[in-house]
Amino acid sequence: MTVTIKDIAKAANVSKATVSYVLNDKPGVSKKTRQRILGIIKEMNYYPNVVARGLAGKRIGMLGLVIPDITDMFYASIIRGVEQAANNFNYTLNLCTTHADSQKEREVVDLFSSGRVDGLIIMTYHLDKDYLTALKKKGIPFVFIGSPIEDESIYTVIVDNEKAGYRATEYLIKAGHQKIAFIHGARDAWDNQDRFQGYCDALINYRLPLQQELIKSGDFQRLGGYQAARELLCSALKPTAIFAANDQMALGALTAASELGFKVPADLAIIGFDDIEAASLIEPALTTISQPTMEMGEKAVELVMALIDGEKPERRKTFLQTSLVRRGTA
Amino acid sequence: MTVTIKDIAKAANVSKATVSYVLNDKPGVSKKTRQRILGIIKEMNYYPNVVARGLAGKRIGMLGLVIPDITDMFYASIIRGVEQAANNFNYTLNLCTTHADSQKEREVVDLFSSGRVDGLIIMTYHLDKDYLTALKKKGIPFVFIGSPIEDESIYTVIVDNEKAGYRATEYLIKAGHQKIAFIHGARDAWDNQDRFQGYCDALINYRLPLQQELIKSGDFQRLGGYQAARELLCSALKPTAIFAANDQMALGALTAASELGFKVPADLAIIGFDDIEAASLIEPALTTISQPTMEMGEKAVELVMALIDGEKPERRKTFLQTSLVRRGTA
DNA sequence: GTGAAAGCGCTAACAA
DNA sequence: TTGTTAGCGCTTTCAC
Repeated sequence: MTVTIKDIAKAANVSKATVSYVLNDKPGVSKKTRQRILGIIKEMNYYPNVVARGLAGKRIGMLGLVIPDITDMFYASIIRGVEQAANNFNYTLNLCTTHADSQKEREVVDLFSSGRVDGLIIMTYHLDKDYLTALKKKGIPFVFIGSPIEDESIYTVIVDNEKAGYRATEYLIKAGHQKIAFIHGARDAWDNQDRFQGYCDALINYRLPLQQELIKSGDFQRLGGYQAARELLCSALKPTAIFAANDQMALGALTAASELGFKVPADLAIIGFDDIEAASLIEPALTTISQPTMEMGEKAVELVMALIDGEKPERRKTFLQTSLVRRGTA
Repeated sequence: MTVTIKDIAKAANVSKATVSYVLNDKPGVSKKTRQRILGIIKEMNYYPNVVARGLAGKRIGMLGLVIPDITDMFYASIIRGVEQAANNFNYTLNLCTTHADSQKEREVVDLFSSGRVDGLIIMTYHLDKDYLTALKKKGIPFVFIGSPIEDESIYTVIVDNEKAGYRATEYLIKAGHQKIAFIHGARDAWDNQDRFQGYCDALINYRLPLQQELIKSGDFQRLGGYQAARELLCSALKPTAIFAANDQMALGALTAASELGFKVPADLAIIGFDDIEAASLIEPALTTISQPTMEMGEKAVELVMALIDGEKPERRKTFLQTSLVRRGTA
């Protein structure tokens, strides 16, 4: 069948231990023996069984990755970052999607508590306390990405939504806009709130009035953005710029604007958030805030790997910077 | 530390074997003992170590998934199908992206030959013979999704691109179009060729002339589609319909049409292929061919699972049907 | 119906 | 420098 360490040992006339030393680059083996064994390994096409190694040693070389939905481009690009970084550590990924199903989330905790992975990277929106407690009890290292954890003891990689919201708004202000509308996503979503906070701060900082009539809700959906924009553009207080809490809504706003005969960006500037694929496909292409998804993945991996190594990094929250992608709408 | 089967055995005053029987729903344990052990397992919060189980038994409960790029929506949705289906078998996924790097592909084969997974699902474009031979030698069950395997002995889940191309073209013909253009993707890509073949067949079947001037190349890129469409629309033989080998090119064509003042679909019908997210976001929304990504994932999982179970399904190639999504452009 | 013991392939003390 | 040996946590004959 498959060739094992025993076969190599036999073929090389050494013990399994010696082969193991060679495999793991441990000292205590003469250069000659090492070379010889290495040769035999190549020749016999031997690959150590990671499962056995995992049982005997500690590491299994696998990171668990918990995400709500893989078809969400935002998550997909983070995964790409995670994957790349994990590979650098010679790790691979065990993927688990929860589809925002808390039952599933619970299952995942159990699943991963069976020695399958060395560490966990988790992206998820709703995090009940029990989930966290269970996770902590397992003793398996984990890091959250982009989630609003109250618990200060938890390692998190997160984007500074507030700052990004501030910058987007500031950008519009500096372009000369005075009547800047904001379209909310889900009102209670933490990221939406932070973005809104940034918007408010910018207005205040630049001594612009915060007007309720310029603040609408769009629910993070395209249609919501469309409707909110329609209301805005038909109102007495016609804004000259709209900052939507995400790209989908910005896209909706764009449709509304063109239907109502507003030229973008001449009559109306629009700025979104996320930089989804469609943002650059649309005409005119959407100016938006782009999140450093690759970097988020990388940082998260670095963190778990440190935790796996038994380190206890000082900083619990890692804030990453967004960037403003200037395109055609603002 | 963590509780093992030994602890359970001790607590229940039985042997490890008995606990194992209970865990695996094997006969030979009295109802009473079974109940008692089950109780203790719950109570002590015990989860069997899959790694150890993998070593001892055969299954590790993991499927390897090899894909070029997770941020490609097409693959992402297939993954979703795979994930769901795998979960039904109590399996999880070990994700590996190759980024179309054949070096990486080779590594992946090695990686998975180390007992990490029970089976493999592979999506990739370029498949050199060596890769396949190596894979076969490993003896690990594998299934390809949507790849052009010459090797008849290999299990593949694939979409009937030719038929889909035929249907798209037929749809345009039945809508009264006579001058139907085709925009090639990568000329040598198997899926592109199949789609083109379908286009040709439909024209021939409906006794329409196959005109070289109506056949352009777009390289599967948005810009390529744009340029190809411009050429077409500025040519003497102005087509009334365009069938693009993928959505990106169709989107480019759409831009070209609107720039040149063609009303879609009144002056020009456009049909794409893939049904990417942007297809439904654009205005007018793109009529296109949608691939049964979820189903592809499911079928592939069913196949590997059968192979893992030692079955040898008769049919090597599983053809899945596409569907025409009628929207605003044709 | 239940238990003892071997072994899966590897690592890591400890000996030699 | 190399070998011996005892596990890692589980499954699975084979006995009882």
